[in-house]
Amino acid sequence: MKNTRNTIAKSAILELIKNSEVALSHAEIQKMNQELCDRVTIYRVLDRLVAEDVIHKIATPDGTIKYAACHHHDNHHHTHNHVHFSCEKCHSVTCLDSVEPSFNVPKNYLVKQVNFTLSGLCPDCI
Amino acid sequence: MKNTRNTIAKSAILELIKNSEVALSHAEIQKMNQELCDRVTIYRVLDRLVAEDVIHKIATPDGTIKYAACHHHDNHHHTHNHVHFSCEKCHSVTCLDSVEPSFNVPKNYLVKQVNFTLSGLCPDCI
DNA sequence: TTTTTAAATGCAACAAAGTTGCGTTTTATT
DNA sequence: AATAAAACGCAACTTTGTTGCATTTAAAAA
Ligand SMILES: [Mn+2]
Ligand SMILES: [Mn+2]
Ligand SMILES: [Zn+2]
Ligand SMILES: [Zn+2]
Repeated sequence: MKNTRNTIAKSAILELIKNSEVALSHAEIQKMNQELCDRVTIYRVLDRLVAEDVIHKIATPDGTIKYAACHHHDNHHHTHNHVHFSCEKCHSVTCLDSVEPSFNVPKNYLVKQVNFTLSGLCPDCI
Repeated sequence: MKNTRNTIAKSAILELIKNSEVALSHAEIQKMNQELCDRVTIYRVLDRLVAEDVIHKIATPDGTIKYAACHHHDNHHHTHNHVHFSCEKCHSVTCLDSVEPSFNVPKNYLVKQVNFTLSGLCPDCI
């Protein structure tokens, strides 16, 4: 992988994501960031953090992309095959690391990743 | 529900979606349609077809929204809780109606819909 | 069939989201 | 301290999605 550097913007954005209970979108990060760095830099930092496997992308049912910190259970390879919950009302997106769905892998398809999202009402909105 | 009408644009767009093996995005429909109707009309027709429960939306892992025809198994209520497959290479999105995942619904959450997407390589790209 | 009414459309204008190129700044190695 | 390239800001651009409004059109009513 290409050499990456630690910058103020990168650290700040990663902290925002790590400290957040819910996954954050680019727009949300931008609002929380305001004067820290340019809009474009946020896009580039997010891409870098994803490439470095420090955060992961979550596509919500309405097509919004959100970002959440990865929880490395062991030191080596980890997957993002856990379930996410997207609240219809407050639009929060949460990782449900404990929920592990089971399914039959269809023949003729090579499954590399799974992206499971439940939607409805979160505990705060129920 | 509000009265809806059958128009040339609506019929044509629905045919495109019904005849397609894979789910289609707004952009793809627009290209296939070219001179049939305005860009904005496509957005409005898609919204209408979703509201009428004739097609359903699928959010792909990269945030693109695609549309696929609903398969009503019985005459009455039906769900969209089946799995979708998104190909990394050709970006095709397919409904895998037969795959039925099982999982434990987390406490304190009210689950209304599930959106399960597998990604990797489709049979054509394997 | 003709009239009527509201749904649907096209168009223009706008807003939001994401991308690209490039000159400048900054990180981290030498 | 000097160096190299990663990262940045900024401007310009493309793509995607939304809104208002005058006009057209589908379908119900007369
Ligand atoms: Mn997650
Ligand atoms: Mn489907
Ligand atoms: Zn909520
Ligand atoms: Zn494919």
